[in-house]
Amino acid sequence: MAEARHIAALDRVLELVVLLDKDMTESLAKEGLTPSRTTLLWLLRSNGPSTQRVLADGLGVSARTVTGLVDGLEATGFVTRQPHPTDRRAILVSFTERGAAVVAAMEQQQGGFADLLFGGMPEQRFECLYAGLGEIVDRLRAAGLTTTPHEEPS
Amino acid sequence: MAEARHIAALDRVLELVVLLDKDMTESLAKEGLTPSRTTLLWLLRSNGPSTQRVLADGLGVSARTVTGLVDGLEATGFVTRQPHPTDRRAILVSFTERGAAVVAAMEQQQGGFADLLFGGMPEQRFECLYAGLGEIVDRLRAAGLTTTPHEEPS
DNA sequence: GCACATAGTGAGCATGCATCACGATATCCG
DNA sequence: CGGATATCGTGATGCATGCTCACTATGTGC
Repeated sequence: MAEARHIAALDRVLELVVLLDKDMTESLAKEGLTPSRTTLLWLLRSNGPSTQRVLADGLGVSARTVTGLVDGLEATGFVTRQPHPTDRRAILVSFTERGAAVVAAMEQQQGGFADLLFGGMPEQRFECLYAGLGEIVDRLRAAGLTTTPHEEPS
Repeated sequence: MAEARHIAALDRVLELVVLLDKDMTESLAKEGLTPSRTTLLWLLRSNGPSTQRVLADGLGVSARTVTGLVDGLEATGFVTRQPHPTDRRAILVSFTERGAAVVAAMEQQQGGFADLLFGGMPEQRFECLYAGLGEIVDRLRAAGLTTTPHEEPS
């Protein structure tokens, strides 16, 4: 039922996904950061010091995975583990100075990326693109909520 | 230098990447297909029977990786290996009936996805979104070409 | 015909992610 | 208070993906 031009648009989106994935991964690979570790740092920037549980939920991965990621980030001196002040089961992960510095660099880089994608774009086109992106993100989010019942007809 | 609204737009794009990645992966995980294997099948659909070398270049991975992927797809009966008619070093990978069937199902699914994202969108908005996507994909591709010299200042 | 390039594979390694089992706490409720 | 239960982090283990290096078998060019 899908119209051909919708398929073509989807192809563009998918290509965007591929390119962006590659480009972001590459530019962040410096500093000894792997993609997941980078995502964790980014999340930590938004949330402030967090327990590993919170990080796991935020990243959409298992708690066990976060243990490994934090292990790595701790080894390279980007974050520290501290006991949670009120919950002795939990651990608070927070930035070291070095971690904060690298996140600042990442913000810088993100700005450069935004410029690359949108810099100098005519006002009208940007507005329309921005609105369109918002719409498809909303549609995806709405659809995602109903995708949960994973039925498997053999 | 980056304007705040450009950053906001980039955030939308990144969220799109995350959501799409998750959604596509989930819907394709059925049938015992992993993401890479799925991508390989998709490439095979575009290219027709191909040598593993061609698949490796198309996927952007090493030849060795393709060996493993084809191993898996062959084991589950989606593709077959056949000797190349003129080059005895090479192997031609092509669909089995089952492989062709699953790719047809994937096309169906892709159509559904395109509908989800763009179905019923006002003509004008769609056009503008489509053009905007094209532009940022082009910009990314252009930028990607110059990213090759990977320097690593210690 | 010999040097060199290319196709595919075995071996071995790293990362990212999952589940299962488990110890240490926290919390709830009788 | 005290036991059942839930939650936080982690050890063990396994799978998927991807890499490099070394190697065989084959094509190609001079």
